[in-house]
Amino acid sequence: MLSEAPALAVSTVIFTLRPDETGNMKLALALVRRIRKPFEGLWALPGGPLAMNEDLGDAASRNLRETTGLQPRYLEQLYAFGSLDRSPGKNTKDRVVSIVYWALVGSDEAAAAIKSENVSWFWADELDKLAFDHNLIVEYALWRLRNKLEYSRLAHGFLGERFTLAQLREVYEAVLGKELDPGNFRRMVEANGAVVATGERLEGTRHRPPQLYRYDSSIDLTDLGPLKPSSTKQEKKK
Amino acid sequence: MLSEAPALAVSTVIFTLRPDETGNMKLALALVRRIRKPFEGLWALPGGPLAMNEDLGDAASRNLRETTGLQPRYLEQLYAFGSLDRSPGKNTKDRVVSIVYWALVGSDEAAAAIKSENVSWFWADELDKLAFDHNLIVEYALWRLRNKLEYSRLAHGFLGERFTLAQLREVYEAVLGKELDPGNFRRMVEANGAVVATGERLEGTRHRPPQLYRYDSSIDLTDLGPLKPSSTKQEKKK
DNA sequence: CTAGATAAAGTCAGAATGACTTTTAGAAGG
DNA sequence: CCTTCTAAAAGTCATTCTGACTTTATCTAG
Repeated sequence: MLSEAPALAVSTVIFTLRPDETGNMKLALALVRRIRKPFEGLWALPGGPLAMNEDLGDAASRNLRETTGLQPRYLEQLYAFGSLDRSPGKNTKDRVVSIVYWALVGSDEAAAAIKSENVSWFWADELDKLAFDHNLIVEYALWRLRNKLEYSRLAHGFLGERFTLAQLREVYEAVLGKELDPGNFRRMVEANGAVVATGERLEGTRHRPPQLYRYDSSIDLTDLGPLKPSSTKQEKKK
Repeated sequence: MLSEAPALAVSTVIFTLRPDETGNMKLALALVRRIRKPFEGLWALPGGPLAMNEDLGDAASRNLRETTGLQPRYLEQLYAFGSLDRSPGKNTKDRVVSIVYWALVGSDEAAAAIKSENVSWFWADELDKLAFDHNLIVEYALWRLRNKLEYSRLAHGFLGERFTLAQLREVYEAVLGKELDPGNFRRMVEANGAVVATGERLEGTRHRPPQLYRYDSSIDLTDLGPLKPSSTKQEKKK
């Protein structure tokens, strides 16, 4: 009677933006080193079994908090992976179905994140072989990030409360991996209306001071359709 | 030790197009009546536990076959639903996480589908209260169908091997719930290239004979990104 | 006061889109 | 054979969207 059903786990792809050696923002993700078989020693996505009384999104948030000490600024379900050949063992007794979430954390906060022998950030486009099917999962997460996520969510996910259009554009360029025309980018942002000018300006630059914008959450809640983002609710501390 | 983890199930939202009393195509979906508590007597999405050695997509295909006797022409994972309050019972022991797929079946085949006291088609926009959170699931499936699915997949999912542009447009109009300009629709289809003219014509109409088109599968495999549609593989009979 | 830098606004051509008109190829019926 | 009816198929036109580019404005540094 025992283990008649596949086990259920929740994993999370945690993205952030970090400056590389030359100061350019690059996409990075958090991985943990496996300390047991199978794939002992290889890097893997953080995750674990789903607790009996825990929402799926809450489990993903917990993953995030336990491995990096951070709170997600954006969290969304990615996909459920359940192929028979995910784990290398011959017997299907070990079969695990993973419901994978992906999260964005602010690049300023990410700098203060937990980092250890067994938890580290990796550049998203320079990954070695990961444990299980996690390379495929990351590939899919990257694809979704680049193709299915509008810039306003990226803004909210990676940047702070207020930001300049240049910063927002830099985020977008880092994710898409190509340069964008500043003028056209401004036109698009202003037309869409999901980020709004605050009237304040960023002082101290060595050029004309740019205006500060902020994310207007009342606008673009229109990508999950009828699915309310219940899992992004604040986790009340104690 | 027993039932320390939530149970895992796979359910399927099965869409087809059927003509209503006036002959117009309308979107319908297959539901089964529950014959046990909770929600005994209410209608629900077909589904069941995931077998130990069964791929997720295969389980969805099996749902489909067992309830309607049909093969899916399109099958895609929709979402994993796992809220704590999905089942009404007070004790969390009964908790079930459902990985939901959605499928399209051809409207000609759907007419020959199994239909019984406990299995039936319902108009997608006239549903009563369903069991569990299945109203929400259907709502989300409908939203995805209308917003995230390009017409070429709809064509392939609902129509036969060959079809006229008028039929394709009718499918599109039924799904979107609004009329489309025939000329503009033609222009869009021809520009996109996912369906191609066969050179043959449909004879026997009382007007200029329309050309027959077919779906070109080599084109638009570009919506799931790195996820190959492995679950749509042919099920070899015996 | 000038140079350097980026913000911010403006220009322009080509592509895509929606509403609409015209022409064509069949069937049906006198 | 000829007219009528119907939908296919092709074409028109104005508007919007997009990418590439130019011009002007406003700050700091020296």
